[in-house]
Amino acid sequence: MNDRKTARPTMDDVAERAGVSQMTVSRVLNSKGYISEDVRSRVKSAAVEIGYVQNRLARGLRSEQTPLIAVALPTLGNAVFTDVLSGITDALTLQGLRPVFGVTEYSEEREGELVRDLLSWRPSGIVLAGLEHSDLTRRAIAASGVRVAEIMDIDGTPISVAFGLSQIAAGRETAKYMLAKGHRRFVYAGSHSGRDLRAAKRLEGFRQILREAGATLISEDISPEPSSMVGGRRMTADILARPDRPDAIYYSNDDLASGGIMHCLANRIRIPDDLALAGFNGLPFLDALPIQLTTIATPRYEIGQHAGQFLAAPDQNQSDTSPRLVDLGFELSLGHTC
Amino acid sequence: MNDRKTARPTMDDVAERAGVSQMTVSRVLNSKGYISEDVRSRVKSAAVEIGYVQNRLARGLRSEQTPLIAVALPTLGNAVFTDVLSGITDALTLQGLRPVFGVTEYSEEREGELVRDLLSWRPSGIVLAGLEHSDLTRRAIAASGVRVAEIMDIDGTPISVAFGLSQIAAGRETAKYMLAKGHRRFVYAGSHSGRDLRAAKRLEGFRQILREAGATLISEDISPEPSSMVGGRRMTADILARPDRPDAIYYSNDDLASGGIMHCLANRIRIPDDLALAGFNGLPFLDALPIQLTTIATPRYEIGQHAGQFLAAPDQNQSDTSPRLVDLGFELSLGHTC
DNA sequence: TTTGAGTATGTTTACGTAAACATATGTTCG
DNA sequence: CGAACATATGTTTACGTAAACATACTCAAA
Repeated sequence: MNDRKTARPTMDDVAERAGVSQMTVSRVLNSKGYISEDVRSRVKSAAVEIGYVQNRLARGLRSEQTPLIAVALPTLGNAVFTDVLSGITDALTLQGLRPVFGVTEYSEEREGELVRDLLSWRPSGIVLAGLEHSDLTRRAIAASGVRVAEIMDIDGTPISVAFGLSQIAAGRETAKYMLAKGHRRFVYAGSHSGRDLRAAKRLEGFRQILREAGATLISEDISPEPSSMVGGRRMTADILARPDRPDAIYYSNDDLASGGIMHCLANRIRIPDDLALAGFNGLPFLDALPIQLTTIATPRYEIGQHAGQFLAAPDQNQSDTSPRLVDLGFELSLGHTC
Repeated sequence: MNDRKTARPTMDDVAERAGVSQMTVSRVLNSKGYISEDVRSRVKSAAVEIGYVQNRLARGLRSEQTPLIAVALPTLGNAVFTDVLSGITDALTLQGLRPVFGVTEYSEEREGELVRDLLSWRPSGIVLAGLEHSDLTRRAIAASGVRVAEIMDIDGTPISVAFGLSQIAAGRETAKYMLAKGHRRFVYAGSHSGRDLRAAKRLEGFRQILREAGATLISEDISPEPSSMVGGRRMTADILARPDRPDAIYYSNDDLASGGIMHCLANRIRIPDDLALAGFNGLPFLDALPIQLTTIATPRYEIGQHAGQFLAAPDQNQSDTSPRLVDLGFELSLGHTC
């Protein structure tokens, strides 16, 4: 037997208690229209007394808008995206918005399903990672009319506005620096079966510069697993065990690269004389390494923050529909591994 | 002029196209009740053709339940909670649920506001960090009738079910080990102005054992800032600069402790002979340190996962309302710093 | 003194969905 | 062969809110 007949209190209950109409309660709680001071206080205390909690489902349904921002990220297992999510969350919170999120696991198909699901909450905006999306995703978003912010990558054409950095340029920059340091024979070490399209773009830029310089990219090793320090260590061991040994390895990120450092330290391989290493991201844990890794520092939190601010901002100029790329830059972080 | 007269398609639109009633569309899309194969396929293709996306606000309003789980965490700036969130998300996703979350910044008051706000989405469950909550928070949750999972801490009485580990026991265990290693004069280094109640409990357990052993806790240093490696390094420098030097420091977490290691390495302070250090959490980045930190490894992802699974599970035995503590344990991770 | 604007409230309705309650056509079984 | 039941669909209604549209009363300007 359901002994809890008393459903959760509604505006009608508050109204009754305060001796006003439901609409007046709505006005008080949303600070909309004219309300006398007397009524306002009566309503407010009535609401507190009976423990009224507004029903955002009803509100969203009626007003046809919600304070939600959908966020679709590849994974939460990577500090990169938790940093981004943190930036988004902080920016949204300041404006009274809330993120609803899900993970795509680096799959375009899953992204599509996720986006459809997230859109069913009728969010007022959506954040996507990268610039590559399936046609279905694009159509669903266009049909929904939500504002879109794409993040991380700016090498391509955004749906609306993209906040990030040029991954290709980052790859180029790394290659240039390593070449300048005299390294000539390279191996690339990646992960995630290469599904990380940003990493692929960095590799593309890296290759470009090597080609121009006539340097050798001996091989591109791509592990099917997600990136990790142990994975990087194992990959490095494998690479160095092969006959055609490189004098430098370009890793798709810091996790793999730091694993490489561990391998070298454990095997008395001199860095950078015997082997040079470079990573990507500039994660804070690198400070813990006995050798400072040469890497690219990226503004992850800021990217999230900008995306959040953009989506939170009032719909100022609807006319400005032209796609826009916002370059938040990166910085080559000189370490002692090249 | 608003040229987009065509609102987002509803079930009525799908129904019209498929030549059935709106209710039949609802039945097809939710696989509820009897539907002929012919109608089913007609409805499904009609839905796809016009790009129908269900409105979860309306659905939630009418059915009085949502596939949402509210999550209130202290911060996203700490890997501990992103690990937890990752576990929660994975567990929920498997059951078709979605997290909506917000951060409390370690403030009971903010937690209260956040909980009220999250409850306005009428989630079917809520995850809270720790066992300490304001009366307002407790009342709001009780009134809403949502299921609750508390996480991280099991030293106390949960509202319903708590998943975590005994923070007091973790502090004790650390103290015992350090004492066994011959250290006698301790300093505690904490952060966040001590607002992290789990850290406070660890300290409590730590103190207990020292007292029993007659060892000295010279001081408890608590920084107002969030914990970080640089912060830990600075705190360590300060502690060692004072006349009354300890031979061991117990840090509230790994971030601070690894900063301590950095300070020692940079200043040729021998570990553990000149100074012993212990942390808490067992974060993966510790593997990057040149010296393995002695710490407590915690099952963060698993804690999130369990909480998610619990809240996602069908409401099996409502009768079982008795508070329950689920100890997911911890492990003393022996390093070379004690 | 009428008029119009500002102030303060109430009434009706619609948002899109699913629960509850019909209705109708087989099928099966006593 | 009619009652009982499974199958397949439709109609009405309510979820809680806010937009749209009243309705009054006050006060200052015309």
